[in-house]
Amino acid sequence: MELNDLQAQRAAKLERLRGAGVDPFPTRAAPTHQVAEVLARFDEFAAAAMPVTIAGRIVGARRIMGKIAFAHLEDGTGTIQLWISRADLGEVWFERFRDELDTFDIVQASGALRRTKTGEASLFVTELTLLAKAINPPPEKWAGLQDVEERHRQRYLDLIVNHEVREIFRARARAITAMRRVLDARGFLEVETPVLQPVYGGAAARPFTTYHNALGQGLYLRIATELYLKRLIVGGYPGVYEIGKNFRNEGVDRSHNPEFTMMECYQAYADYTHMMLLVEELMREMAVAATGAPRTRYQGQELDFERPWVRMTMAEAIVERTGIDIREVSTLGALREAVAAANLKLEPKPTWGKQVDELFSEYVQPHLVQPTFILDYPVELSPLAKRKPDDPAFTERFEAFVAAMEVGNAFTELNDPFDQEQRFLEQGRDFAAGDEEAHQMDTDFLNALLYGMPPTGGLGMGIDRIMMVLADRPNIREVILFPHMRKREE
RNA sequence: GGGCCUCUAGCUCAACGGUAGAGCAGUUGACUCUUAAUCAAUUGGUUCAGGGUUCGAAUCCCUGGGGGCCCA
Repeated sequence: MELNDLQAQRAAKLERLRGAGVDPFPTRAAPTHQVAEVLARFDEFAAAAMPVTIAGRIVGARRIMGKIAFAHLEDGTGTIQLWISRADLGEVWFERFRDELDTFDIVQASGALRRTKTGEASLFVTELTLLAKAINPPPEKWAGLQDVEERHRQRYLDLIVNHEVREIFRARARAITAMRRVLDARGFLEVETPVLQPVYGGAAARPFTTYHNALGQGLYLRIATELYLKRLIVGGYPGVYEIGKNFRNEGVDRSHNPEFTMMECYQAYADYTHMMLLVEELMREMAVAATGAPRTRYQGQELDFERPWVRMTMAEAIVERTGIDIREVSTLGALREAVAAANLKLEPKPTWGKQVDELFSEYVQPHLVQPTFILDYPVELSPLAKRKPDDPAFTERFEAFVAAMEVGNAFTELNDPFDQEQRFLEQGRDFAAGDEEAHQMDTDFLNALLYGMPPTGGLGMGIDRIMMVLADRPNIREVILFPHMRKREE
């Protein structure tokens, strides 16, 4: 390891401590309390002269003034001031604190609780030991660590110094716990399905590929859990869900990370209208768990997660924003003429369905700030969703939008194996025509459907994007602990 | 994939064609109630990398790399 000057100074201190018989990385710690508890019961403990031992990181500057010194110790539950005097601690450890310990070192401190002259709750230290020497120095005392790249590459440091970042991931955990609580209460069974899949499916995306050496077999990292979860509905579970990582071999931007966390759930004998109710309940409970309230702010706009959400069909939404009725222009040519006649700027797409999707994304989605369901997508865009009984060109599918981001996607699941086979074949033609996101044929999934899958409602929700909204962060990297970063030259 | 911006000490930032600097951190010293402690002194640089222009480049140009924003 090559050490810079500041690291070398700290390493030299470490060696001096070793030379004096002090283990800079002892095996065990023995705190009796956490800082949060000490602070919560400070006056009680102080009155009882309760001996307290805490363990944590020295943060902020050490303030050394001759024969006494001050420092702050932080243990992940809170921060408390240490009052250190030569008289109480003894000459040897007082001088070690002054000469060999640094900000960021991890220590254990014992003593009694008292307030200082200025009233600050403090631990008056009678015993101090080193638990782990920090060789890396802290960033700037007030500005802290600002550089976004360094914050993400060294998330550990980001978490040490930026406590609001710690809170984001606590809120994330609370939201996911709330999600599980809702699903468990409704009788869904939490399951785990393969990440390594011989056939990928369940979404329109390009996969990562890998290889199993012993089997001599190529495999894909899953892009969705859908087709395995539906096999479990065939298997007889009335409801299943999975929360886990999906992997999509696509670009990285502020709302896309190549690996991301998705919840998918499937409920037998339900349809997409049930899934809308479920989304409303899940989002409300997640908002409350993460932020404390069902109304939150995202980038200056208030979002209201109380039901009911706005519902409109995709066709209605597009008419409202563009004047074009996709139910009446049902060929690619007619649609393009209508777009041209309406003077709309739109990138040309190869199929009617993709063109509709483009029109929607460009002219409708940016307006979907308040929680909104968009219903009834074209069948071309929805190879796993059941057709509408009264309009087979469209499917019983909705997407959930919040803050102009898609956060959920749900269908009444296609359970007709013959229709499903035809959809796969159409996808195969699209793939041959150059659509790299087209669905693969999955004969084992078709075999499962041939045993009969009950009418089923299914739902997927993107947890990272939901957390962007709930944590009020416009970049997905701020809500993923270790976001994907390009490898840096060594 | 395209456009724009950006990369300087451990960190936060100056210097914008003419001696690479400040603050914080660090180091040395003083100091028994500080809390952005104070006071005095002080160390620290492959200016992302490589090439070019120039008497002279952190600065201008080119290529490459990392990051950010916008667009696709």
